[in-house]
Amino acid sequence: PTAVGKSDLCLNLAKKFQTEILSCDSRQFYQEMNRGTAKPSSEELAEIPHHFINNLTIHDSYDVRKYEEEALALLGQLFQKHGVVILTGGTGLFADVVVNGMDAIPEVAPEIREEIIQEYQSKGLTWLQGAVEEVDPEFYAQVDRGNPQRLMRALEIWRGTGLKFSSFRTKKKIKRPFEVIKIGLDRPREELYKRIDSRMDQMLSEGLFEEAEGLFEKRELNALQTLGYTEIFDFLEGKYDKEELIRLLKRNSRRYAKRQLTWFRRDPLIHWFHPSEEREILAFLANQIGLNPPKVATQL
RNA sequence: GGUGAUAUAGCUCAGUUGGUAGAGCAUCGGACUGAAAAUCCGUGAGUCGGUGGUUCGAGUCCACUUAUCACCA
Repeated sequence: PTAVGKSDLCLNLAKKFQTEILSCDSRQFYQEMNRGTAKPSSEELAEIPHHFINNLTIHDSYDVRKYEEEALALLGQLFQKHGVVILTGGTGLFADVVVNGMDAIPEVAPEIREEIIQEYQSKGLTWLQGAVEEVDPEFYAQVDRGNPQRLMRALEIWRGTGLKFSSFRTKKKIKRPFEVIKIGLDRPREELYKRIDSRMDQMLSEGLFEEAEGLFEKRELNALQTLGYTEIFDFLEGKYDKEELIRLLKRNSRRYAKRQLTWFRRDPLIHWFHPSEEREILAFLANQIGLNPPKVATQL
């Protein structure tokens, strides 16, 4: 989860293994978003090569599939130089796609999605539900019906391909040409929340508010539909006062961490550690990879 | 010391003419296949400050009591 202490640990691991880091954090991609995304510092970035940080502009349109392609291509190169590469970040879906792949679903013209969004906004959720039920009853039976994004996705596939969204969803895992060892980091809830709260204070004192203010005109962009930024945009529109703003920033960050944990907890292959257990993590990794554990451990 | 007010869910409070309790916030759990820091679904909990009384029945009325706050000395 966010603020648990991923960056520090991964930096140390990367040094031990003399390798590079791939980020799978869907907001650290963007060059314009710095204060609110907890990117590694420029010193840290200089120390160890990081990928997928500052690789996009907020004006770029990007999605998981593109990330999958780029990450796999990059991994192909990195594995020629390194035996081990570190992938780290809190965007569960993106990490999952690198590890397990994703069903091949044809690309759909962006105009179709635009059109569906417009239609949904004027006709409402009931219309959307009816439309999906009609074209893809199998998917409709499984989907969370209150979730417009899911419903619109199914509809855009239907309109773009003439085939049911459910017909593409095999959920088969793709075998990658590398092995994956999953490490999960967690802390007692109270401890995590304290870190989240104080990190938000720190972000604000380092200029998050000013950064968001500067991006206000562009707030409709997808990249800026982001925790930490949207709350400030709403404040700037006069929806609440400063005290409430800070309360919401912290609360929503806590909720985000909870959602992340829900996502990761369901993966039985994750080995969980407290971030302070660096020695144990190294020993565990060395053992999994087949190195001599004591040798690695003594280098601490 | 005197007078008055308040005491109900973790917090702020509501509770109509007495029929064993609710709302917001917080919390907690879950979903997730091309928007994912997004989007959505669900949730528990209170010996109504304490004791006694009136009543078929009291958070609601009465007495005493404890705590807090305000004002007056």
